[in-house]
Amino acid sequence: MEHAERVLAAAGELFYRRGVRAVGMDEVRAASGVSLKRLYQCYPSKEALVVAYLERRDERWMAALTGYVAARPDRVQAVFDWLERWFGEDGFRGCGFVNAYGELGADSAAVRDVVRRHKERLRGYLRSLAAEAGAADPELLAGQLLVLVEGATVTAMTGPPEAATAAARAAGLAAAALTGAGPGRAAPCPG
Amino acid sequence: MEHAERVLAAAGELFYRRGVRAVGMDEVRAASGVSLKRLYQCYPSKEALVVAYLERRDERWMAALTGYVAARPDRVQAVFDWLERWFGEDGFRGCGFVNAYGELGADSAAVRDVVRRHKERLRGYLRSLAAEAGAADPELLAGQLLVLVEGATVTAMTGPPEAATAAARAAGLAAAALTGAGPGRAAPCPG
DNA sequence: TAGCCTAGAGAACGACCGTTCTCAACCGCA
DNA sequence: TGCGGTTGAGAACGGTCGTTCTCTAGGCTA
Repeated sequence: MEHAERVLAAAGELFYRRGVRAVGMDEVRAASGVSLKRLYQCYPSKEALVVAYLERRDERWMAALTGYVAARPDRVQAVFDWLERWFGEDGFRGCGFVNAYGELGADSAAVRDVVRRHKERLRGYLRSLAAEAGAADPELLAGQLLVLVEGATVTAMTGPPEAATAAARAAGLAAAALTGAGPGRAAPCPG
Repeated sequence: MEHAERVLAAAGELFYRRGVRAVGMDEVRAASGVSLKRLYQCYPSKEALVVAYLERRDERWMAALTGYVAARPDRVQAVFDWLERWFGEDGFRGCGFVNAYGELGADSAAVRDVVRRHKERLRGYLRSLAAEAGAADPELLAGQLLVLVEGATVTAMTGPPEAATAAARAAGLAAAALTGAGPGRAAPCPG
């Protein structure tokens, strides 16, 4: 529906930039241009809107990542190249799922579940990249890559802008070492 | 002062467990047993109380980490051993600084600054461990260890309990590979 | 034109927020 | 016993929250 999409676009922008609790439904109404009545017809509660926001973000974020990575030869490295670009975008404010979980995870089971689904989806994707790279233990490497992705994102969020690039690169170098060295990078065991 | 400490203890527990915005000043009053008037004498605003909470958390968290690590032979590995213990504690809910930043960082410069100070302190400590371990580039290794610590913490928070242990171990193994293999761990380049 | 349904604008509602104020009870001291 | 100063309990204040309700205007069918 036309209206639901406009609501979701406005809510997504506001929730990500300022946090869920900091944004009221009336602000979503004003930003979307949809009346409050219709807004509640599309999403019967704020929690439902937050869940829809996260589900939409999951789809778009994963699509952007996988789309970028698919076209690159060294796919594990491409993940961290993509992160570096993301960190540099205007309005970058870390992982929307982690932020939502920190705000609401203790209160809302629905939010907790959608965050976990997203993280499991990301882990599964990294597992496929690990297997493709010929890892001896793709499950372990996927877990390590997930830790690197999360850690780089948090570090990029909390630090000053120049730290964001450094975090992505440090994580990329670590990933290269763990996967057995990407092309053009220093091998972990020279000689 | 006696009262300020009781307020801070109650606020710290509540803010960490449920999030800053989810806890009202009246709840802090009730949990601390300090009257609202005195509470505002000790901390003239909620923001001041939040900053004090984070500063106290910085001191205690860093002291717990460094105290544990100092007594161990392999200090880099000890960081991740300590993380694993922390993740298993009752009421573990990720990094209080990251959560506070996600909730308030966009609104409160004071919160943003205290979070950054804490993360810089942690980075500096990891740099000293990296240098002690004989890293070729301690600054880079410190950045990588910071990414691993942050990533393990986020992964432990968002995932189910059993994932927390796995995240700490995966990060520890990654750290061992990056530092050139800790004792008793598999070397990254067998043979 | 008349009647009916829908939808939008925004007022209203009860709850709760951070913060301040009131007021009675209590303190050490004469 | 009387008294100024301090305290604690909690009411009060203005504001905002999520949600619901009212009321009006406008577009359909006849």
